[in-house]
Amino acid sequence: MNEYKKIEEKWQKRWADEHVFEASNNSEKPKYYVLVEFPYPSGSGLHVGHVRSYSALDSLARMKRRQGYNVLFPMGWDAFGAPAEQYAIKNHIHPSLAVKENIKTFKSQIESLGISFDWSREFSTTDPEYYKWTQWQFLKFYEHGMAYKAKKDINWCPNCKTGLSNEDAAGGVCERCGSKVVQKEKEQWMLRMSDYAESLIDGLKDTNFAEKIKLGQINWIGKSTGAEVNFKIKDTDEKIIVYTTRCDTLFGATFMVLAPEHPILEKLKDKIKNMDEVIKYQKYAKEKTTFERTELVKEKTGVKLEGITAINPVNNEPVEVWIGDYVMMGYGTGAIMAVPAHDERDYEFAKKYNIPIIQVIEGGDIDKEAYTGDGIHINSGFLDGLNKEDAINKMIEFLKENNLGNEKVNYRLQDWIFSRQRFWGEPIPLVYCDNCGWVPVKEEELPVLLPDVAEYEPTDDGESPLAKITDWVNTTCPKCGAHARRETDTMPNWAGSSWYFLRYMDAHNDKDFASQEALKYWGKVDWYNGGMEHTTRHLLYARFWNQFLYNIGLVPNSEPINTRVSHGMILGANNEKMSKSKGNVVNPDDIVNEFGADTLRTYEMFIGDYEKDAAWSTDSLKGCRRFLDRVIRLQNKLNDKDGYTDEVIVHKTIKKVTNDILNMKYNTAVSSLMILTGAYEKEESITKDDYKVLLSLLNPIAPHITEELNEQNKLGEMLAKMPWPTYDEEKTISNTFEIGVQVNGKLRGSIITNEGESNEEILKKVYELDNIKRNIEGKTIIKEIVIPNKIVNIVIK
RNA sequence: GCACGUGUGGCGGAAUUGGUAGACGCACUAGACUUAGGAUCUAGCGGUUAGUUCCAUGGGGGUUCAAGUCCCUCCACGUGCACCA
Repeated sequence: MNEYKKIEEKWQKRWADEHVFEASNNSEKPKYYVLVEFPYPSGSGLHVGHVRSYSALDSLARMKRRQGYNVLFPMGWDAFGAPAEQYAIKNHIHPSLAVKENIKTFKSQIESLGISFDWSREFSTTDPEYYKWTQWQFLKFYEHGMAYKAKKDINWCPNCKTGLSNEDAAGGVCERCGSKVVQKEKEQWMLRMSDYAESLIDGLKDTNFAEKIKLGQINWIGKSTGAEVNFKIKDTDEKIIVYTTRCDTLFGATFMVLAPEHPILEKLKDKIKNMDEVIKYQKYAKEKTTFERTELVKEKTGVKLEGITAINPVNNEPVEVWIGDYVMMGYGTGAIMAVPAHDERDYEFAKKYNIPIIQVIEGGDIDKEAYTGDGIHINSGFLDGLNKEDAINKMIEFLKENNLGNEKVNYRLQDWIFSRQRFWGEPIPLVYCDNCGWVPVKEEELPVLLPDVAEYEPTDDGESPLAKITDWVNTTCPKCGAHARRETDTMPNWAGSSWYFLRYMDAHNDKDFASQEALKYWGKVDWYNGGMEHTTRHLLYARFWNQFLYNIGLVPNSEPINTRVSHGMILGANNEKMSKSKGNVVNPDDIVNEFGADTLRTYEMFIGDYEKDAAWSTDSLKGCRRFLDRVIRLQNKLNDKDGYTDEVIVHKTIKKVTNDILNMKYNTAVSSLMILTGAYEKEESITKDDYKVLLSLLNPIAPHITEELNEQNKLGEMLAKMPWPTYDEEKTISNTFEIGVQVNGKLRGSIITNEGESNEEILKKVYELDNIKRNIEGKTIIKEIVIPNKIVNIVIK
């Protein structure tokens, strides 16, 4: 065991024994809530990527504590989900056992890094004491009509045998196993997340997320403003409602396209002459996965509904009606008006099936392609002569007045499919009674525990493994006492992580998910770090969940998080994502054992821009170890003097490190400490104050070795409890400057100037430089630019 | 296709927001100390030149006394969303 490791274990124990990092729920100090995403404790153990974000936020938490804040910096485990279940299936043991083991490993790994987590608030989403409240909150959704069961064509993973949310099936493949997702009709519990679309956009203004994170949220919600237009079907009472963002082109609508599964087809089936063909096409479309349907390269297909004609509401012209799989039932109304002259997709379709194309906006060459730009409207009756924006407004007025349609906002965000056909998740706490229908489990009966069995295989018919456990399924109705059956679906992995940050505020409360006092005291998460891959979905789910709790009066803020940051990945030395198969995985344990946790932490802070990916380099890591060794050696040159040997560099460094930690510029914080160390090395000897301030500033990054050096040299109390150094702005500025001297913008020399020196004095020095004399010889000086403390530029001709 | 990012030495990356480009570290070279060094110290380290000479921040153009930084344009790479009507 290396010397570093011994020291590290000593201090880890000391901090724990003295409860140094435990936050208080009633403190006079201002609060500060620092949060890192809790990990999924996988079997492969901690990744060096975890170390990066934990170290980074640890340095923030440690600094904030020393600046006088009551800091909450908790850690827990997001442990429901497929991997633990897969492991359980294979080995016929309960997933909770595997989870327990993995948590143990993860925790000891994190502890060996000396991260200042408040372990007194630790929990796992799989603890019954925790998921009781996840279930309780689900019942709140249910009580408020926000949870409902619906038969839906859902994304189905035939390999995992489970339903997936749209989010989990992005790209048409199962996020977990990569299998092709197919459509399957199933009853699913849904949360009315789409009701919150507008408020999820709106709430972003109350956050301090990075612009690109806000944008990710906005794009995912996918708001679009347009209009719904009613098209009557000739010789029937039926109408088809379409959604369009370009109602100004209505005069150019020559056909309509319905999604193949559009419900109106059923109503019109007697009138459709080619129903055989239609049914055949519907089958064809259904067999395809969403992914194949949305493949861009694919040629458009469709079937004309023979015998059906719609009427264009603005000019009463007949309009052909088609079905085509390029129209999705899940967006808008599942029907579009097609304007081939001004929409690329409609253009392609019209060309293929020889449907008339009418240009209604000037511009482009519609013999070749659709024109989608702005322009003057033509062939458009009362819109003629208007541009796009005016035409849209006028058309909406017209539609409203004539009862033909309305303005309409649409969102891509859909309701959250909340059912999973899995064993290892929170059971949905409802029972079905033949008399009473769905009935919530009584609050005092929560949590609905997962049964203790040994078979976890999902069934082929799409039921949860829980369905086979009849002892568990059979129960009595909480309302009427008759025989009833438990819901066997469980919640998605995202459920437990949607509110865990609230639980940390009052982690062991058995009366409530957290007391109102605790929720009020801690308020929002001040600083939340996580991976870029979670910035859209997890954040959206958590915000939705919290907004709902806010609306029913259970939490004090509608937005739960103030600042959100995300770290870049640590890649393998070959610049590729670390993976076992590529053999480029670095195990943090090995690094801690060989070089020490402080070295690893310092290196990962120094590795580069925190938000960007960075490749691992053991050579650079060694450089950081060398740096710490140099800091250790400095203790041999302490003298008996007081104060700082060089005030300017010390105050500058305090300022730099303080601001850099706040601004996530950890790499330059480390670099400025290296510079300070280098400056000390050049001195004959340094004072204890010099040394102490270096250790003090380095402490949030390399906490163990700095504590040890501080103690051994009797510099003062434990650094973790020592107030953070402050700087004096005036003392950060030196009173002499070496500034560059340019001639016509080209550097020709440099001079030393003093603070407050006049331009005349400066220029006098400039013209004494040989190289300046040489360069201006025989030329006319046009201008002399003197920027004090920065630069001099002589313009000549 | 749309949106957002990013392009700086051999490498990771700095640059007080328009003011001496390459901080800091790695790698490398030479030297010192040494039985030895993969320890430590000292010096050097973008290219080029006789030269503090000239050229250099993806390419081209522009604004300015001054551009890595601002504007226009093109190129390359990355990420997200994707037939969104």
